[in-house]
Amino acid sequence: MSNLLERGRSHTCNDLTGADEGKKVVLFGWVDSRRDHGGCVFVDLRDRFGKTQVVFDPQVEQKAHGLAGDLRNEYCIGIEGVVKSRGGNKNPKLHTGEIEVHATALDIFNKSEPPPFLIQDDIDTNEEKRLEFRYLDLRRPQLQKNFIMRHKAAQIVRRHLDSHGFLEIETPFLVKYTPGGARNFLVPHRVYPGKFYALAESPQLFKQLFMVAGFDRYFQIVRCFRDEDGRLDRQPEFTQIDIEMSFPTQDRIFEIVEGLVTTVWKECLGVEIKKPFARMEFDESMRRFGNDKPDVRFGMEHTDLTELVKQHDGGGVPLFADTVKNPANLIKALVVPASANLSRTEADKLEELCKGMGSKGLARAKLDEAGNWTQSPLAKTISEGMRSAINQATGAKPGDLLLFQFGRASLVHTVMANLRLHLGKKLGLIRDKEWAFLWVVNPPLFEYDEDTKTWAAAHHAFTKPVDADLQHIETDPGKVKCFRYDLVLNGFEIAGGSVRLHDPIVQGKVFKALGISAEEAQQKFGFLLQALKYGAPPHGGIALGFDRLNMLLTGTDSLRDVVAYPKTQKGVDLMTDAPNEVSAKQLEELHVRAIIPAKA
RNA sequence: GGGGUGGUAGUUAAGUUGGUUAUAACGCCGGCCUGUCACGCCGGAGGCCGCGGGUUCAAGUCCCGUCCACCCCGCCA
Repeated sequence: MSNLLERGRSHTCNDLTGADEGKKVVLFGWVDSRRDHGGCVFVDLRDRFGKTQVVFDPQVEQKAHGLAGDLRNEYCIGIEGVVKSRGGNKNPKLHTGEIEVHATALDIFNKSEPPPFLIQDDIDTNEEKRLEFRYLDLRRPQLQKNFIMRHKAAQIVRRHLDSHGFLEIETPFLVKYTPGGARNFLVPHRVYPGKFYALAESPQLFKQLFMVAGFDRYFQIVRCFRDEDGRLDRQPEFTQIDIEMSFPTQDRIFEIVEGLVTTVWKECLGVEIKKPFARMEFDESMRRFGNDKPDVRFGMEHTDLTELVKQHDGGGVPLFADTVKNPANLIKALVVPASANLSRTEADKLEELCKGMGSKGLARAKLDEAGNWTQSPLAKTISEGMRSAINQATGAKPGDLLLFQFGRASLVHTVMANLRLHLGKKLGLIRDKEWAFLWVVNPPLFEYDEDTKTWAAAHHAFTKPVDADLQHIETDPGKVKCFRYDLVLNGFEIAGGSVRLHDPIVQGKVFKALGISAEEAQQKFGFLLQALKYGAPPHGGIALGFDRLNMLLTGTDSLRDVVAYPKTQKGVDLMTDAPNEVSAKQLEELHVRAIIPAKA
């Protein structure tokens, strides 16, 4: 060993250019590839900054060349050498391609077993292996780029919010369990038998109390915990940019967030996003797209046929006639253009997709040259009047295929929203270079729960209702809209928030509509209700999903590519094997007994 | 909890209507090679075909169950 570690590196593997010719340098890194010519040995040395070609030439240094023969991929080494121009033999693929380093010394810091997969981008490796050897996966340049970008975004967020007067203050993770919302992870307490903390699913109530405290503007880049099943864009622990401000209007909050997001996009990607962002009413989003996070980068919108079918008194289609008898039901259609040229088999596959989401099937009708319906059981009985009315309402043209869903509104929306997305991707309709930011605003304050036959808070119980709708709160709660908003980007919900209720009288009405008694409210949210009595300022805020933001920013198609140590869909960490069993003694200390369900 | 897709060498994949010794590429090991840059050439090793049952003369292939991963529904105020 020539003690290179003590001397320290002089440059990173992305630094050296023709201007450095003749310099004696020390580089540290990993062997990215080795090309042994028996005489010269070439090594591409990699660190997180880039790569540099190192040449071991026996005529330059016999000893180093001898050692270099033992090098293998992913050995961690240090080299000392002299920078030489490559003259006409440059490597345009490398930033350091003008030069190479002729090694005069080599230290092997650590050997490496052959890695289970190649440390290269664009290598398709199975997800399980990647997660098991996460530290090797993270060594790949693309993932390193993602986390460098994530770091940069976090710094921009801090700087931007700081410059707008927001204070970064931390809130507890170990909190009181409050009902409603996501399932919580629970933490048993050693000192208090039978009592538990919950891991915070968000700092929601604490940030509101900051406003009562007079901090005026707060933010935090904060971890949140929710015990729910995973998705492409959902992890059990995830990071929010949490924001709350006093004396807001909805527009003021939007301005802050738009400023923040456009700054991030500009500084991270060099992309100029137009402000203000587009806005859409929640109801309109549901009607046109079937969900509250529409990807508006393509058309293929839904047509709601419920009223039309009612007007035609079922139009000779018994299934439709039955559907519209129930006011909670819906009939929707979308048009697959003739150009898609969907085969019978492909349409059958779509039907299977629908069934997988709980739908009974997928009614279809193809338009012939005259606009008549073919290849459809609906065609046999439908009245000519309703058929042409549907053709007109949907804009369907000869050769187009109509797809229908009918039944319970929530199911129809879900199925049709996913069907639209599926077709959009499959048919290549999505304009994938576009950044489609969209505010979805004014959803209903309450949602009717079909199972329990009660009204529930659609967001949380502390969202401010639209003043003009307050008159309906007792008679028709479903009509009451509220100051809640989601920011949607390319079909992903990247932020959600609301203007809060700070008026105890209106708060009482909301609780009443939710069927929550004063005692119950006191027991569950007492500390917040109490706080609101001490001159709580009008306040409101928002939380941005920092992981999702990064997923879109880096153009990756999974949250796992921007979370350093992600968990599987079922919440397992394949690298550490968490969660794991603990000893009987530990359980006893926590006053907890494990009940393992018997396997059939 | 439900639907779908996948699981074959270290990795990525191929494997026909069930039929001899399960292929290939990369990686790995050995040898050769002084200008490669995903070096090249020659040779070699490497397999519980996820796991368990079943059908069959015969199963990677067919059937049933089960586990794991991914995508979706439910769930995510």
